[in-house]
Amino acid sequence: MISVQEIARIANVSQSTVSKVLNGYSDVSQKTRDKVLAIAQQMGYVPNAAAISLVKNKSNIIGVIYEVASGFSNLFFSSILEAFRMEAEANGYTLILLSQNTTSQKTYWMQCLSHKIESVFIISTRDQSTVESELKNHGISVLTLDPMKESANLIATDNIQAIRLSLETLYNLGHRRIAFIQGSLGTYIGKSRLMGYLDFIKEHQLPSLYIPSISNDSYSVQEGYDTTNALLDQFASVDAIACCSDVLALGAIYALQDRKLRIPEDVSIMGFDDLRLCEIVRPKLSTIHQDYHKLGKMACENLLTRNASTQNQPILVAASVVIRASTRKRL
Amino acid sequence: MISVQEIARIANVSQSTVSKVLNGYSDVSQKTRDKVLAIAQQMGYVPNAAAISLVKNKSNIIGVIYEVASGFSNLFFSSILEAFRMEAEANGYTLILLSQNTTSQKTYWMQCLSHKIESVFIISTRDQSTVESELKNHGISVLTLDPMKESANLIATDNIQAIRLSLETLYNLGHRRIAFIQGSLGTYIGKSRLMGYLDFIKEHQLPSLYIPSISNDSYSVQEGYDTTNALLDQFASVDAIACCSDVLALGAIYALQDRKLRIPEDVSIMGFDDLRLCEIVRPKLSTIHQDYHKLGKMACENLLTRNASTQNQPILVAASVVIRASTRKRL
DNA sequence: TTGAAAGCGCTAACAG
DNA sequence: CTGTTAGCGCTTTCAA
Repeated sequence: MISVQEIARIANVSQSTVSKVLNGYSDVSQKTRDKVLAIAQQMGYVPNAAAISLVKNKSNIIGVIYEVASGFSNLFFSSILEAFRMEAEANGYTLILLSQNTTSQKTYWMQCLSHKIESVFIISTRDQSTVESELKNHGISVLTLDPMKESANLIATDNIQAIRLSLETLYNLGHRRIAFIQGSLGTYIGKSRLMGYLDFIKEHQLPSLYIPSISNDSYSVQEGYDTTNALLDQFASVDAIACCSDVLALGAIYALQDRKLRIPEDVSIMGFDDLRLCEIVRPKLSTIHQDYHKLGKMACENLLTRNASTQNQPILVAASVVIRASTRKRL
Repeated sequence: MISVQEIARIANVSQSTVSKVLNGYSDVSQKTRDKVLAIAQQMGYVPNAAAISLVKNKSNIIGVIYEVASGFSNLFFSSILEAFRMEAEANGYTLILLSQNTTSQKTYWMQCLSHKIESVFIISTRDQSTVESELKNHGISVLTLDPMKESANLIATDNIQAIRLSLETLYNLGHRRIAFIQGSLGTYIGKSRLMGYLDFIKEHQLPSLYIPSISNDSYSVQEGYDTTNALLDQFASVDAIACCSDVLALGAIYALQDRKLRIPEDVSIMGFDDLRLCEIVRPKLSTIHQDYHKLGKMACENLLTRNASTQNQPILVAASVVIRASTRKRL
């Protein structure tokens, strides 16, 4: 690999001149500039990232924490990561996948300090409780996607708006007895969505068709199935069901099918997430689409302008509705 | 952040002594060692990765190409990446997510040269055709997961063994008229699996129940549905169907259901991939499980011992069978 | 408009 | 066992 020094020697100029050309400084004659650029191009010059990082004390690297979590979420994590990566690249940043093994001694923050990483995007992590604060304590900016608890450093879909969208869709189809299958009530997401439901039915003076004592912590098919049965047992009739996830919705579909209820003729169903799942179930699932691209892009934009020490705002991204075959006008 | 120089000053020793202690060299007295280590520990010393990279001309960074591809495969990519990351960390390596935008000028290989990356793991990429050779031309070792074409630098499930396992399972359940739903015949994976089927039926003198003219290039539900209908139209009776993917198998399930055939009473079905899907369809899908953990781990182990210039062998990982509810003994 | 020189934090001969 | 010295590739004053 060729170095700045080499180019300087060949061009018969000093190292500093080459450096200036390469960095686009203006105080270099056009002639010199052209000569240097030509040589660099021709010799296939590639800057040494380590040398630059060392002298600038800055690496242009963003850390990403992306551990496999359980559940289906991996599907959209990769889309978010993709959008994040594109935005990072557009801003001249490279992504490092942080890794904190129990056997090795390296913690996330050590890797950050070692690589001069100032910002970390937490997509998913097993041990959410301490990671964020540990990083912040070392002066590192953090943004967490869909955290368990509310935080100033979160980025997420605007869950209240999103669930309202789901309910509005059903409402506008003429449904009035709209049941709700909540997610985990121990999480920020789950609580927000429930709040959205409660707000909505209150506003529109609809009956409250949900069972407060249930918390569907794993968002599983079985939970969706059981909750649906409980709803149908407890409430005389149900026009539609709004679910907190597509997987819960699938459980609802199975429960309805087992009771010989037709979807959407008898009951309309709305999912939430817009997983690939929606396209392959029968009937295809109407759902709430989270804007994965925007989530990733905004996460990056925001992280780069964030300051670890100042007060930050959570970032909420609007969702949209996708109508497929599991919903229809009330007869 | 504290530096080696600082520690040296405080400990009243030279920089090189500190360096030796930190790097575990033996030619340092226990006393000095203890003193230095204590200070480093207490002052929270973290080595500067850039400085080390610069002086050693080696970064201990592995590149990963992980772009969102279409299809369901994203589901297990993250598991493989996870295993890969753990193994990398155990060997003292960090992962960089390579990114090659059309707008920016930075190519994959430039990023590698810049960061002194010697090895790249290609999990998924949009433009598979040129990436591998471009990297290799720059002296970078490459390993590609499930490439489109056969190559010395591939890592994949042993597809022939895997599909044989699927067929053996059905055979041992007493099925003899075993149909096959192939995948894309334009890819290495698709061709291997078909070969596995042809070998097996020849060996066991079974009828060939597959339609050579079909290539299911997108591994979609619809393709599975259509192929199943074609099979049932063309062949008098079918005991079982071995599919090249879980999604194709789902299409087969729908087709059978629409023809009022029961699964597994009338027809047994084997999927391939062991996606989460298998657990949530009705009936739950028996399938071939790819060893994602081993794929990721071996990819890393192997990549680190690979040499870009020498001849390398493809890596094939054995699959296993998972029995759920879509298969049963022939009556 | 150009160049000389210093130095980022670290390692690696080599000499003592 | 310990220290001196040079230098990795680059940027950045500062002087010319």
